Amino acid sequence: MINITFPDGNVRQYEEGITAHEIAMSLSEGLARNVLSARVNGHIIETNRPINSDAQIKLFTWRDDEGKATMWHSSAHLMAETIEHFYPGAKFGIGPDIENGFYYDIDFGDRAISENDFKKIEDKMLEFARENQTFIREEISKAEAIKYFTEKGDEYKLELIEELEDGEITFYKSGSFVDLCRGPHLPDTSSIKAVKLLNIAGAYWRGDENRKQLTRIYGITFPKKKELDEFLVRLEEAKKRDHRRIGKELELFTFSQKVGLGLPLWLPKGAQLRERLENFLKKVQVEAGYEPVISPHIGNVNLYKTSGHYDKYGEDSFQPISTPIEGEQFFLKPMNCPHHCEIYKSKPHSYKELPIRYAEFGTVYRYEQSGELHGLTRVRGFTQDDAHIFCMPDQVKDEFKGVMKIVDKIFTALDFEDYIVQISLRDPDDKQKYIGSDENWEKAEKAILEVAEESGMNTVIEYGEAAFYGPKMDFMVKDALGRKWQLGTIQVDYNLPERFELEYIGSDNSKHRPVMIHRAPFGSMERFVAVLIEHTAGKFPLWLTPEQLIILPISEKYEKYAEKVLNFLNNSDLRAQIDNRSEKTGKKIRDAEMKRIPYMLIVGEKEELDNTVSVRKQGEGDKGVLSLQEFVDFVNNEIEKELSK
RNA sequence: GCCAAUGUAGCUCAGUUGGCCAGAGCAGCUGAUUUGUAAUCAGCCGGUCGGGGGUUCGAAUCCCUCCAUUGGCUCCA
Repeated sequence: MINITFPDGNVRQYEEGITAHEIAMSLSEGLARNVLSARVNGHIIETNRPINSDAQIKLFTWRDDEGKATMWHSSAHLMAETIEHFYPGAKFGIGPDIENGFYYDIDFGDRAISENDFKKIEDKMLEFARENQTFIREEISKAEAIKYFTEKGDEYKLELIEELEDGEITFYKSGSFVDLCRGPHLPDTSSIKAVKLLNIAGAYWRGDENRKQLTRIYGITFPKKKELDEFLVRLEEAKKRDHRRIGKELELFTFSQKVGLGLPLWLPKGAQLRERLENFLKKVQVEAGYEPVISPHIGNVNLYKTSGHYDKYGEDSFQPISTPIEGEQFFLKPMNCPHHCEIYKSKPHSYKELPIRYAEFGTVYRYEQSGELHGLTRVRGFTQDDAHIFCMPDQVKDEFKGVMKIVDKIFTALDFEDYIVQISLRDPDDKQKYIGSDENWEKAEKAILEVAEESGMNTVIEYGEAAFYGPKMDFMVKDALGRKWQLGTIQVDYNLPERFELEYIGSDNSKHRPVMIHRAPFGSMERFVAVLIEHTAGKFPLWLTPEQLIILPISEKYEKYAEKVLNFLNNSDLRAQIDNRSEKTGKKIRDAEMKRIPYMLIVGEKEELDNTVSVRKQGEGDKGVLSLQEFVDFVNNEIEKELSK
């Protein structure tokens, strides 16, 4: 007998060799039907693998992320089996489960596949699924594995096998499909009841753009048809929050091919919104001891040679601007830091002045690859809410913490609760990608890790994601479709001060090198506004929204009173307009609702008589009648609450 | 940059296997209507069907090419 410990601490005894499925069965038949995989002593395994010793167990169903992962991983195999059925000779790369479903990278040879082929693949997948194909696990020697895929002619699997140790290789067979795979898998395909292939894309083998591009097919499966339908509805809903769509609807920004790719044009309402965000941050920064500076949009090529950016990005940038003077070249500035370094250098500094914090909403231009452009989130001209802090080495931690506080303040004020703090460090295997000494890198990385540790924040460490001049801490937020975007960023930099030979005079009366911290809490105004739109679906907080209020007179007769209300509101620093079109009230309300104007004030005979307004809140409906002063107090109170979060 | 799909009025979309002057709704304009909590009615304006080339008696529809957009990949100072 063996002892099986459940997550609640309960221990039960079973015969040696019992499976997770049988354990589930001993608890309840329903559970047994739904259990997809299990974690046994830290390893996730199939529900039909025998357990031979005492174990901690947790059973996973569709409700658990682990259960979904098992389902989707098995679904990737099912899709591969189906594709092999329709396209014999197709070669397979990797086919993992992902956050929402799974994909498989496939080399179709000369054959082309398109979304038109999805239907027949989906239908066949369901057909195979209904056959209740079992997943059979087989431990196999490296030699045999190589033999199998050599005969099959799949060089991708062979490459993967090459990197594996003999003795740790397993195959999984389901239906006619055999795959190199670590598992785990579903016991069989019976729980796959709904299938949807989502899209098709090119993906470089092993993520290397110098290698062959395979065809990646994304899909998702569900244990119930109803869940697939709900998923598709959610997807549609998410698309409605797309910032490109709402940006157009609410007239916030636009693009023009004549102006150029990836160069956003801010429309009046968008500009207003952005300016309000900028002012919000400016105020916070003044309180935190930042000083505004302003630098030009271009810089001499020597500036970027000194900073090291020229060597790194010169060829992939907007090309230099020449002048009538032979050999003189300027670059559109791709970042503000070199300029700020020169500002720092404009005079000698004493340790008593540090830290110095230069802030600038600096517009920068980067020649992003055409395929990378994406609405406002990835553009070629954008404005960073940039600042550079020059401080003594022992001030780094405190300054870093100060910046984290600002990021937190902004994210809190705008209800970005769900963000990931990513610490991006150097790729330890490829140090040549980076400039600066090992010693400085180690210092900088250590500083960030310590601050993160002390802050108690949940952080994710990514190796190889650092900037080429230093490690960073990024604040990542997801858009409506779950894509992650980097917003805020804080970067410790020991390299630029070196390159620009920045100095301060210490208390010992000798010269020392300051440390530089780059930081941008929003990241860029463009990207931040984009993500904000997707989070709020265009329903911005009252303090921020371009049009706070709209006055809707019932008919022409009340236009005079509407004017009076407007004056009253304007005098109270509220942004209001009157809709005096000769439309019915229902129509005016509908239009205001769609423009996401937070409050509608309906005025007619009653209101005029009593000096009141009838208040309707966007998305909520009629809120009753208030006097003008009551309403203004109410709204101002709401704004104050928003800003003091 | 790469793979795939898409591109018809300001916006959202119809346009059957190539065949009469390319359609609708919304928006806009004009007029009527004077309206009480999510769409009043009528008329009008608006398109070299992404650009260019080709096949054909005839192309929005078929082919080539360029451009742009979308979804991914790679990249992201």
